[in-house]
Amino acid sequence: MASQRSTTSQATTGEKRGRSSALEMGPRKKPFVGCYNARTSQDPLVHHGRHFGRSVHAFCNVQTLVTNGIALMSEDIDVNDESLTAIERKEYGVFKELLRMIPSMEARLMESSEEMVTTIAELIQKGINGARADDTKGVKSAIIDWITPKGQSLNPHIPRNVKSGRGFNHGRTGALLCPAGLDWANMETRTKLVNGQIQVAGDQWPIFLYANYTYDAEDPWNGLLRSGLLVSAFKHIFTSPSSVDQEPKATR
DNA sequence: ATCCTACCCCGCAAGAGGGA
DNA sequence: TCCCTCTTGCGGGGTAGGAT
Repeated sequence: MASQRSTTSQATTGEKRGRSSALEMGPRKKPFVGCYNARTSQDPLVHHGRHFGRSVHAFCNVQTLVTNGIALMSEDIDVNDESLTAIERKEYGVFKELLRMIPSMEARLMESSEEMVTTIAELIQKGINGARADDTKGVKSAIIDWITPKGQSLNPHIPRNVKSGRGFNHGRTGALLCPAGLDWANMETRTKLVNGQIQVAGDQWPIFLYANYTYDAEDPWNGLLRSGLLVSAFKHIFTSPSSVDQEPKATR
């Protein structure tokens, strides 16, 4: 099939080769087509996509990932090839992981028409997007239980199915979302976060990511990504919602 | 057989972004 | 400014695995 390596004019991470990056979500082109069975069951690729999105990469553009991956593979380029940039190597590794996860995927891709490859990518993308939507929907409600101190209640009350009133608009969620290094107890800081005078950049970790919600300015890695809240979210998604605070009721 | 739970999909609405 | 496309969030509901 035709390679996107020499045809695209997008210049992002694959600028040197004229490729766009699969790890940044771009607009999709077409609606889904070619479902396995529209009424009763999904193409297994959708199911694989759900797992891929949850366990490998939640926000990639599968169409670009697959197109770039096929191009590299057909040129017999190794995933550690020094001609690739770090981001290209990472992206290629994600592609290889996709091949590893789905039985016969490599052979299927290599013998498929360009149109078929597009369909395959769309089915996987559908699974990724669907799983993410389901997970965020589930966590949105459950997280109220996780952030409510044992034996107490939130004041003011936060409805389980409403997101407005959360964020910096609520004392509890604001304290958890406050960037590490800032003091939520400081009223001036709090006011600036609420009214947007302090813009939180994407590389500023919120305090809820840290173990015991404690940030060590001397050692910013200390306790990062080890909070109980993250463990709850992980269990909610990867084992089952009921496994968060008890023995799982269902064993499916 | 029935129930509980988790998985998954569908249709709709809202919002963002791009092009005319 | 309007229109179109696309993405995301959401509510609702069907399906299936496992326990009872």
